[in-house]
Amino acid sequence: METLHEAAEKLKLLGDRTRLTMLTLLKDREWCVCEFVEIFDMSQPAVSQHLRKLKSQGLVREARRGQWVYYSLHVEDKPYIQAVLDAMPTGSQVLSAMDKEIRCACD
Amino acid sequence: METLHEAAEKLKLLGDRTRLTMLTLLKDREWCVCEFVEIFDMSQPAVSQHLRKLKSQGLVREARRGQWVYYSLHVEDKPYIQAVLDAMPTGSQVLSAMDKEIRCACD
DNA sequence: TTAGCATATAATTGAATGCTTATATATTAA
DNA sequence: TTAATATATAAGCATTCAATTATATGCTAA
Repeated sequence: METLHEAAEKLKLLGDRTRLTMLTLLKDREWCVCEFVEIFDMSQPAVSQHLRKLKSQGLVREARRGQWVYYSLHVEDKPYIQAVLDAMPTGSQVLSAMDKEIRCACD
Repeated sequence: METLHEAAEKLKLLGDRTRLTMLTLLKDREWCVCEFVEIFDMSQPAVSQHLRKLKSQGLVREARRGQWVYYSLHVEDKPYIQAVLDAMPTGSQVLSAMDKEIRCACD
């Protein structure tokens, strides 16, 4: 059983607007780093660092394909994280609210 | 519908070991401030400030009775917070792990 | 009213956090 | 090999945050 301390570490990651948005988008499909860079108004290293934190707590998985790195949600074994994400808006709702163009070569 | 930003604000509160423990204990019953002061290894103002944050996001409710102030959980209208707390250990598990004496005049 | 206890608020401080820019690494293609 | 693109890491900085001590407020009882 996970300790409260460990749970708090994971929840802390959800307590950031950017990371919560990333996880919400990841409900729909995997995303390439370069797509996130286009969507979020922040530098590529900032995006990369958020993803690293999510990976360090096992909330996402990373898969390199060619020069691109794709991240996918990995919360099947974390029911309460799943419950939180289920309660968030859909990925497309979030995306349309952001009103960003995504044009990467990654797809 | 709550925005991702608002949800992140609430989740940030859960992302702290002390506050997550407080909320977990509050699943069982209401607690007096003085009890929390005895349980947690921190000053009374620190406890008070954590409770104020939880109250500011509507996660707990406050009730003064005499010179004591009691806090109770208020998450019936926040299903994903409820889901998180349901996944945490029971209040008595947490309490016995803490191995603290509580002897306040508040009960 | 005064003293004593419980709680809240204010001010301060050190640590953690989220960003930035600069640089390193990895992959692809010429 | 070299250049270009994608991503990660390092270093630095500003802000946030969780604690502390000191003080204010609120209630009870003498």
